Amino acid sequence: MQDEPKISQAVIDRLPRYLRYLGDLRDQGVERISSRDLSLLMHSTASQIRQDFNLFGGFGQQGYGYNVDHLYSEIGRILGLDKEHRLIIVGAGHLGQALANYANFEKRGFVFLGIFDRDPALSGKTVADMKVRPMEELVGFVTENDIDIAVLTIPKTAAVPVSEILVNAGIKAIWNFAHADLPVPPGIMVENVHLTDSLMHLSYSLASSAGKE
Amino acid sequence: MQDEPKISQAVIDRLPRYLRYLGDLRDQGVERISSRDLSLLMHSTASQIRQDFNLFGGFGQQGYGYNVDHLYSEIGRILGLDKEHRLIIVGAGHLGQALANYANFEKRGFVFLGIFDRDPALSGKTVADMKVRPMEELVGFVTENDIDIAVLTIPKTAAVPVSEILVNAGIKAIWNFAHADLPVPPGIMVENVHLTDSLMHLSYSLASSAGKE
DNA sequence: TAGATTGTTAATCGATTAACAATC
DNA sequence: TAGATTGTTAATCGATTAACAATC
Repeated sequence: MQDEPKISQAVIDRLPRYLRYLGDLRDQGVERISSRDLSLLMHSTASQIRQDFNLFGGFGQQGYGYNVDHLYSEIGRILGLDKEHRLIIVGAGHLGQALANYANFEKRGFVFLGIFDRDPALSGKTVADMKVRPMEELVGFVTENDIDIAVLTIPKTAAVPVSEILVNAGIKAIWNFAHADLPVPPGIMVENVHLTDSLMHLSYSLASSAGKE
Repeated sequence: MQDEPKISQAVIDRLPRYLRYLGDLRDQGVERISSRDLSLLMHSTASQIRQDFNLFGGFGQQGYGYNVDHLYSEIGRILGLDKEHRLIIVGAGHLGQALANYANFEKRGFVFLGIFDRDPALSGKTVADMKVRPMEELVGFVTENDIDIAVLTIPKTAAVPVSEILVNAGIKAIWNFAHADLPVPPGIMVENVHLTDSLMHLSYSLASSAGKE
């Protein structure tokens, strides 16, 4: 890619939401949309929308607006959805199993190829058509199957050592549901989903709005 | 509470992480910590830490730093963790079941009291010691049991109508795992957990770092 | 062409960082 | 008291919004 200006976190956070609205519009048969109309729909501003899209090169046309189909696929491409991603799940507890069974990821090109657990009692059990494998097979599986993303659904105490094993095995990205910060080397991506933190956010809002009454 | 300056979203997002680090320090028997030492630990800045804490009134002491125990409980209080929160889960699929079974929420005062599903085949099944209830019982259950938070783990198509029912029933906050934006009246809090968006974030990073190589 | 709407520059706003006086 | 470290104000940085010339 060309020497793009650096894209801020805030912009990247908005991309999946753009994609969702554009997908809905496309499904409704809408062919084009102006930044203004999209801003009304998404409760954002036309200015921000144009700024955001222009960071990636400008997909619109003066006097016309944006072609929904084209914009949708461009944003999908920016988000890396044009490529297949190969995942494993580490931790076959309730959450690991729930994620394995969520079919929508597959539709977006995120393919689950294996699920692992340290508990021998789970070994051999089948989750979403995958046999649960023991941790001993982890490194070999990652290298042999060209896995790029590992999903971590294990207790926080195990998270750091397991992440180190994964990084050494050649994983490129970690989707981390464990309640811990993972110290990974530069170039390895970590996306945290801290559910407890998210829930605290709600209770903060409840507490502070109650105080205002 | 007094006329506090308005707290930005960015600050609130950092509070649960402060709480986590302070809890760990407390468990390690650390009694006090300076903003500088905490910043080194958390890879943030001392300045930001002091700014953040001072928004809520300043919990430190010059020349000493912050008392870990005291700071921990103050932040817990700010986050509303000193109160019990009463929750129901709507949608008893894999994700709903996984959340119901996650014991750590309960430790923080988030108590699950009921789980609902529109699928009659699930009715009567037991999830985390709760009988799955039919949607017909939803409104009555919310009012009778003084529920404040509803967890939405249902398909996106059902999310908006169900959220309206919940709001009418008197719910105060929605923890939304459905892939839709919920149009709720002012005063009702929505915290979105859009897992697909989070995963796209990872694939964006993978795609853009691959482009740089 | 005239009207619409983008792409882009400039102005504003807010959040982070730096600095330092207050004070334990 | 002297040293340490906060609380808080000021400076900087970055992100959002406004404005408008370019152009379809």
